[in-house]
Amino acid sequence: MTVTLVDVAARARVSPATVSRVLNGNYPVAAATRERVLRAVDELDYVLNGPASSLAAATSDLVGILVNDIADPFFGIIAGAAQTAIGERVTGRAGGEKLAVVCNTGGSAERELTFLTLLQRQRAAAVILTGGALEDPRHTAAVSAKLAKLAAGGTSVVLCGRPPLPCGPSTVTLTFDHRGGSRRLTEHLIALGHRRIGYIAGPPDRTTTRQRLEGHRAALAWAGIGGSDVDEGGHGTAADRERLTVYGSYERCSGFDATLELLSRDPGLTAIAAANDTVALGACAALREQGLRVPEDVSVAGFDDLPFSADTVPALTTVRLPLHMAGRRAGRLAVGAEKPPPGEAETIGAELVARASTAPPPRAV
Amino acid sequence: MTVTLVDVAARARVSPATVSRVLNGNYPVAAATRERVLRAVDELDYVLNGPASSLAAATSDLVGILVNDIADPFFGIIAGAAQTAIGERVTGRAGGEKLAVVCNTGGSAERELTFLTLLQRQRAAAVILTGGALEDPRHTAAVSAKLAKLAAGGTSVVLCGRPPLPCGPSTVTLTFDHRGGSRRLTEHLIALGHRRIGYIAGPPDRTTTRQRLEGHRAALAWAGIGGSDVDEGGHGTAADRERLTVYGSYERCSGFDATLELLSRDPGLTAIAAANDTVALGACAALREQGLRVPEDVSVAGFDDLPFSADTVPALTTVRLPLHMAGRRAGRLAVGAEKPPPGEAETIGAELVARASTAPPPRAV
DNA sequence: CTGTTAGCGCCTTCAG
DNA sequence: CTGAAGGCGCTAACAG
Repeated sequence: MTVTLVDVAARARVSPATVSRVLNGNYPVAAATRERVLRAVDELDYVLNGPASSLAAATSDLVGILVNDIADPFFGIIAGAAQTAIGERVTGRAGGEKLAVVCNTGGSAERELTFLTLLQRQRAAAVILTGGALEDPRHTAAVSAKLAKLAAGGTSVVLCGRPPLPCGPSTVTLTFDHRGGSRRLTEHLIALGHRRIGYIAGPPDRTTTRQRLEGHRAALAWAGIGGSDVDEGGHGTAADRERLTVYGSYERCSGFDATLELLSRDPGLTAIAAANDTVALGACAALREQGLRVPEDVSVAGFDDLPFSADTVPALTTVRLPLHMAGRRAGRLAVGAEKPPPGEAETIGAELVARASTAPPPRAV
Repeated sequence: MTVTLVDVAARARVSPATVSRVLNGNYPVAAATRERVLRAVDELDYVLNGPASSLAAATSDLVGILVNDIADPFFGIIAGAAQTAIGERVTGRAGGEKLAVVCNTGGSAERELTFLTLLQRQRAAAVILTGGALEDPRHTAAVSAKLAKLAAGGTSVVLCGRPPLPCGPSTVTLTFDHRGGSRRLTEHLIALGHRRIGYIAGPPDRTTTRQRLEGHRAALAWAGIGGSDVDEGGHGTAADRERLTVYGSYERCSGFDATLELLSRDPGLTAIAAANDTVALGACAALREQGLRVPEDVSVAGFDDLPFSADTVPALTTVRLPLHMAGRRAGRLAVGAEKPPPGEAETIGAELVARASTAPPPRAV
């Protein structure tokens, strides 16, 4: 019924082994023979049976890219770049074709593990985990264990946008400097004269959330704002610091709701730093709805510098993450097209992009 | 080295077949036996060999979702919804786990075909093609042929967001009413009093582009604007109609550049309809750069109603496509969780959402 | 309900 | 450079 390698061999008057060799291009075959085989393949419209070849060879050409939210351009950009990098792998002919594939975990620990298992079942050639990781110790341990097994089974593992994990070697990591970027952003706000700065954090148990928040607080502390338990000149105490932080998701509505909450907690705040650009947009919307102007009344800043951020009104001040580049490198690392950085880990810088959504507070201190 | 089903069978003191049966849950097994097997699986930390089982069963649990641009939320939303729908398939226990996976074609015909072949190799359980299709006859034929083969091989094919293809049955289609939505949008513009309306189209050879453009022009023609070859009262001729259409990509920069081009072709235009929301955003940016206000000087409208569109300033008038719902249904259709619509094709409505970016022209006619 | 028996289609030594 | 043979790990009839 379905045409197999044996049929092709028969038509080309060679042995199955020879057909296999020309298809995989990993073994010397006479040019004339190859021609004949290729013609037969074409005439018979033969397609390799993936499972069979994976079974026999004990490897597959599947590369899994795990993302937390596929509808978020942050992940879309990384995944797209990675997939492209993997697809363009220089291959003389066919054979090296990798099937790069993205898996949407939706931020669920369970689904992350499920996908990892499914990928393990498929004997994936590589897996790339992108974006912030869940910080639950149980889950971290489970993921580490799973990745260790994957690695032991020959799949290369690369982490992109999350901190390194303690799981054997052959796990390359590309981290973003969330902390540094966030810190520079808040410093920018402080330099403008802001003292009462609201912070809209992401989901509480994500590495990205924590690191960005840490950077923010480091900047506050350094400036003597909300960094200690005593009021240092009306700039807020540690209690204020907590009061001015609201956690949410990485979605637009979170920014909207959190802003309303922040405003109710402190109607006098003059700036809001958001977990990411999307959330910042939601914050702007809420502010406008309250009759407040951005940036005249309240400054707003985002994070990531997604493509739309330059076009919002006012243009969004944010922190640029080289998402495309990171994704591309992750992809190349995964297929071994690029050699890993020393120490198998590298931190990618995050650069402040000051635009129009931040300005001095109404009544500069 | 690696633990196999035989090892599990030995440890559980049953035959390999029994282990297979409990793992697949598709055959009655005594509760006690199942317990024992499950325990053995756990103790041995066994994971099924996907390729082997796919080979033996001649099917796999891979579902491919093809998208034109993974960084575009339009696709992200559809793909995410589909993947979720596929993942949540009601399954008593394990076994029914499908690996839904998204493949980014980048709008390239070649990569689309490549992915289809790769998926065919894997004996994918289903493939979902999303978004506009390329209209090149050669490519259309190639895709049709490929899909026919896929279908013949048992993988179910569903089209989401593109017109039905002439290729055998078992190819369910969910189309969007781009034409109708676009028409209503332009009618809205006309009703506001606009007569000189610029149109920023998507890539020239995409079904979505064509259908949206057709709707736009149908509205113009109906209103007697640019619909004939003679000037009917200063409202523009067919030549004007062409002159006021610029093609581009579905990206932000395309909207920016096209707007500049439109403005140079007709500085007197009072409205711009864009291929999608992202492009509309770029158009707004270009307009502002030229010192023009939206909507006071020029009205702007998008298409899709992506999440950010409600939050832009001014809020974007657009056409809402139920992306999430469509993706979800496509996913369910793909795994047979929902029965196909009569005729195996259904058109999903597109609703006008009038917001603040459109208003009467400066000097109403 | 459970065990036995054959392959599924391909890759990979090993000879020639 | 090419052919022959064995087995990758699992599932699917059949019997029992």
